[in-house]
Amino acid sequence: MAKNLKLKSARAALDMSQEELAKKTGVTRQTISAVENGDYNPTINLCVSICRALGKTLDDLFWNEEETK
Amino acid sequence: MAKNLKLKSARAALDMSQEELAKKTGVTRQTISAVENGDYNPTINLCVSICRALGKTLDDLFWNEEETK
DNA sequence: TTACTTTGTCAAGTATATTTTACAATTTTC
DNA sequence: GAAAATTGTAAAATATACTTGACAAAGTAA
Repeated sequence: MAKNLKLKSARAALDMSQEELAKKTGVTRQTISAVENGDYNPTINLCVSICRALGKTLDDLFWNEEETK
Repeated sequence: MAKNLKLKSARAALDMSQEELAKKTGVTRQTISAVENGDYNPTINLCVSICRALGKTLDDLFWNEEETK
């Protein structure tokens, strides 16, 4: 799976560490790291929590228009 | 968790059965049923597959503006 | 009615998301 | 340069997404 650079840069834009985001979303820092690095396939609830913590929507962070497959 | 009526009606609008959608998304009919009924928390990859099969985006089917929490 | 399709649900199993603990590498700050 | 904070990663354990097989309830059509 590909890295999620949109997430990584949205977090950077708020000057928030992985650990801060992890606390706000109720998961572990390692989980946030794994999501950013595309190491796995998070649940929709986690994705929604991340979006709310960063002031973004699902389409902003987890939707890729190109990959039409 | 709440039922996903947006998904249910998007599927109905295409006159597609749960089984058809299941085949297109590569999961079981029971899984589609569970997602529609809010019985659990699907992965983002499954949500994206469902959106592509129905010609919708994540925000269309899996984002609720109200629940600001 | 009878046959057929669609949907809800349940129990038991498998696959994998997420946690915990831990350590090393890198970056930032002093 | 050293100290502190941030990040990548890995192994083992736990929680839960998803499958398989099956049955009943409801809807649609003959």
